Amino acid sequence: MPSEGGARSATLSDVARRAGVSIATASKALNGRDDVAPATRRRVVEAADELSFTPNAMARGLLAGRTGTVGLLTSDLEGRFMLPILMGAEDAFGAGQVNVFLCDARGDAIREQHHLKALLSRRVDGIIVVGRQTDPRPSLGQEMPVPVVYAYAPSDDPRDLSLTPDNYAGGRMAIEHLIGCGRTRIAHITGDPAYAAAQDRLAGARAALDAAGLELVGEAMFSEWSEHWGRDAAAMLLQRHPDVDAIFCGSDQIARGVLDTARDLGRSVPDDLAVIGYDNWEVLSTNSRPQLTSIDANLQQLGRQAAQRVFDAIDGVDIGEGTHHLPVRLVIRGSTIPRR
Amino acid sequence: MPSEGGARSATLSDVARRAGVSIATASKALNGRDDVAPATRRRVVEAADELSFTPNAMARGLLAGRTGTVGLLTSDLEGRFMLPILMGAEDAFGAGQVNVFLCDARGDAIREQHHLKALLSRRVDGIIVVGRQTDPRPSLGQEMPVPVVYAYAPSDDPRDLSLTPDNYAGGRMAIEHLIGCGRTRIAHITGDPAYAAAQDRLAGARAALDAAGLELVGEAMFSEWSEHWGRDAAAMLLQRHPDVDAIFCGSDQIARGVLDTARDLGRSVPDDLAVIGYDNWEVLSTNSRPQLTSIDANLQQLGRQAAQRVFDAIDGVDIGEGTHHLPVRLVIRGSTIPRR
DNA sequence: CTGTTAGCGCGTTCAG
DNA sequence: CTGAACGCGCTAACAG
Repeated sequence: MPSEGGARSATLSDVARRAGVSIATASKALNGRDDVAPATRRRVVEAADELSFTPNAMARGLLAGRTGTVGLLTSDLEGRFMLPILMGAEDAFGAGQVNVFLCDARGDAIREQHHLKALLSRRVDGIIVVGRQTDPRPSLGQEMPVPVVYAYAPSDDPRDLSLTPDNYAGGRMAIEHLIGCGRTRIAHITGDPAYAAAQDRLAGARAALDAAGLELVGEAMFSEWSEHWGRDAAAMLLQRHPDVDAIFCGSDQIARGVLDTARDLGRSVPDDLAVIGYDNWEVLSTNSRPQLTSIDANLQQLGRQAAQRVFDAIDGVDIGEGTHHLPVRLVIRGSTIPRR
Repeated sequence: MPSEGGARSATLSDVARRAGVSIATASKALNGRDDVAPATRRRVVEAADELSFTPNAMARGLLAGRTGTVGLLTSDLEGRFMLPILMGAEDAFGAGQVNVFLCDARGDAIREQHHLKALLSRRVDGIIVVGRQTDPRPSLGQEMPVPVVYAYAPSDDPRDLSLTPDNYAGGRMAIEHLIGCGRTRIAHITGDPAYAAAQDRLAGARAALDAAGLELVGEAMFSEWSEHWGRDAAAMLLQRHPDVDAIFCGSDQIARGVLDTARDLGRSVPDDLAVIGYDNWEVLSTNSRPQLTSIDANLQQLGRQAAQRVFDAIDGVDIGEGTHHLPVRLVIRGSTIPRR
């Protein structure tokens, strides 16, 4: 019978009895209140140790009105963007005294409602809602008994607080980098046009091109966020516009495909053709030849900030509202800058 | 002040007062006990609805002695293997009435101890410990007040129950498939030799080769689990042993590198050279040219099973002990079988 | 300094 | 059928 060795956890009254004091005294002794004799405290602490006493957080929470837990409501754990956010949040909370309830709704609204109910019944002190895309998602409503922060996917209600990466700035940043590298004939291969991410990045890219008096070479190419599409699109592009000198890709996966085709067609990267990806998914971006310059959305930081906001809200601080677009950053590697 | 609209959650006594009954009656009405008049029940349910009453799970748990929560203690969320396991477990639990506390120890023993304490103080009904490698990890000990199941990384104490993928069988399966494809000159490129996974897979491979009266071409090549190493190793291998007709790779990343080099050197896959990966990481395995045959460890299922074991243990069922090696499966794609 | 008392929100006896 | 009373484990007021 594995993992059943220990008896049921000791209670405070067990400790008190063993130390020969009252329950209240034991409580004070263990919680570091200063109105208890040193000798008594030692006895109590010893007894607690011997029984490996662990205070019951539920009983404590019942009194305090706070549970020291928050809910992390994700719509789809599978998504690559979920994990860093989740890590950031878990990290920020774990450092304090709060624990995280993880709920995966699997993209199903019913299940989400179910999980939400469960979280509320567990009296979480706050909730972070993490969506899988940057498209706005339905708000949980304004009648929540606890603070809610939306991460990655913003809420569609501006009265909610949402934290989402700044894809527009990312698109701009990518183009500005390419221009800074002396490129002027820039094309764009990206994913599903139904994604706000695709549109926002493109808009940012257009803005940067405009500002430099340039235009995209050909139309922006939309399809899916895959390496295969990157390969096919690049082949089409390079045939129709052999004179492009840079390609801004909507994802690292697409960029990997583009690199592949460039190699097949004998185009040298970055000298002859610069390629920039998006997401900075290191498994892909650091293992390509050459390594991939990319835009990093700082997702872990986003998760951390979401956690911090929830913290603040719990402490009664006004955390504001609206959708905040968090800064992204450029990670430069060999696909845009020749290594010396 | 977003997400603060609702007042504090209603309590059962609020509901009772509004319905004009006693707390006890309200409780019975809401919990479907049959000793309450239909009319009364309706009044109570209505009142509960209007106040959007949600029972306090803590108070309930205090009485029941069970919390309906389990702890998921991971050593490193970043790991690719964590996520499917976590999903499987969350899935299995989410279907029932239990919620999951997620704790990431970041590979730090101190932090793990800290989180463990937190979980126990929250009186989780059970714990799943998920490690990032298949090498045995230190046991949490036999004195746990709740059942513990180890997933992926087995415990080093045979009295614990551990669920881990069968890497030996995976290695065997890979080789048997290659032999089944008519290959006889098989080489092995894998990752860090310090990983049990690398050793176990190799052992399984050797067993399968033995059984067929074959030997590995050259020595097994160890280094890191990266695409770069796959490329470099393949180049060395193909130069030294141009006659190899198949390569068993210790990971899909390595296999991607191998495919890359094969293409550079004009070796056609799978006709001239069959390549098989490991992990079935779909982003990599389905986006290569040709797509990658691989071994899938069924991690999501592993997570689900771990959850099921914890469930059983909570219900008092004896879940056994020892390290169980769960079956893996072969996923055949174009890198070993020519598409017709 | 220590012990007694009173709840936190709920489910469960057991009398009415 | 309904309600009053008790207790889950703990902390915060008070008394002693």
